Amino acid sequence: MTEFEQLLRASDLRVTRPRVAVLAAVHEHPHADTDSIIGAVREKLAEVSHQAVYDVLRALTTAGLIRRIQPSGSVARYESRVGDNHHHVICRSCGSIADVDCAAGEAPCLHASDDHGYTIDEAEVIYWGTCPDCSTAAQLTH
Amino acid sequence: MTEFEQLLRASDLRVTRPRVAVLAAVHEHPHADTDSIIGAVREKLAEVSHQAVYDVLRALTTAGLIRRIQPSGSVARYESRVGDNHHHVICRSCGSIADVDCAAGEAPCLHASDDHGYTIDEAEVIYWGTCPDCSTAAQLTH
DNA sequence: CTCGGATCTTGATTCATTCAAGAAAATGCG
DNA sequence: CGCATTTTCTTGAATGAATCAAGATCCGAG
Repeated sequence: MTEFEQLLRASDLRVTRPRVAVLAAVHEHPHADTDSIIGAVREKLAEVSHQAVYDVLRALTTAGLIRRIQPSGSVARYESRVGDNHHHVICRSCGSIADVDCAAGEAPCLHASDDHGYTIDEAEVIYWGTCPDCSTAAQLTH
Repeated sequence: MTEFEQLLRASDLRVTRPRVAVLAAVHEHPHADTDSIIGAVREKLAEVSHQAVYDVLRALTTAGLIRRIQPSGSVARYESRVGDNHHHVICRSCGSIADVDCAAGEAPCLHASDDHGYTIDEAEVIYWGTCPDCSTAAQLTH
């Protein structure tokens, strides 16, 4: 509780119950989509509007307290691991997401072979594949 | 013309005028979104339904003739460069996209530090930053 | 040329997300 | 502590990319 309040205050964000609840929900459900977060928030704090959750998610993302990811074909998802330059593996079959530490360390990961004059501040990597469960399921079917 | 027909036939796809037109449009407008593609297609072939374009884009993507990319906060975009394992730089300010060859070559690019048991078949990299034009514009403002 | 199945047209629908206006709540100050 | 100011939340509607559905049309094998 107090931990989340401190995070909010440190970012100059007003501390409100919806914000604390959303922040807690994102911490407890990594990679959850907005709808799941709304559900999780309402378990602790009934009657929070979906609009409030959208607003809070945007505010927290802008402040850098959470990160928004949106893989192709998916709705927006959020996670609380920020600032550690990690990436994601996503299962093409079931959509499950797992964290992957950056193999290249920090700086090299930002290096593009030819940046076309762009000033690059982040490299986002998504590994696409099949998760263990879906691999097993596929083999059983054959 | 014939080139696109051949591509379609090689993938066991029926050759129709909407398909040839969409394939040409994607080749001529890299990173275009669906709406732009619909516009480009209709310049050559008036009265093509948007539904047809959606269907064709999906068929071409499934066949591997084009690639679909969908950066966070953007609608789906398509490009004709496939199979060469290249990546993208995207401007946070104006949304412009440029191609970047994979710095790591081919195989290493697919290597994750810990794959969590996932079978990885593709590594998608998006470099986020500011394009030359927007960088210049920002300096002039200061 | 003809048939069957794939593809396209037309029109409606879904659903994540955003917009808008007013009510409620949080912070700073007296 | 209590008020004023500003932000944040609620309610309700709107947007827009993408999908669904049913029937017409077209492609290509035989």
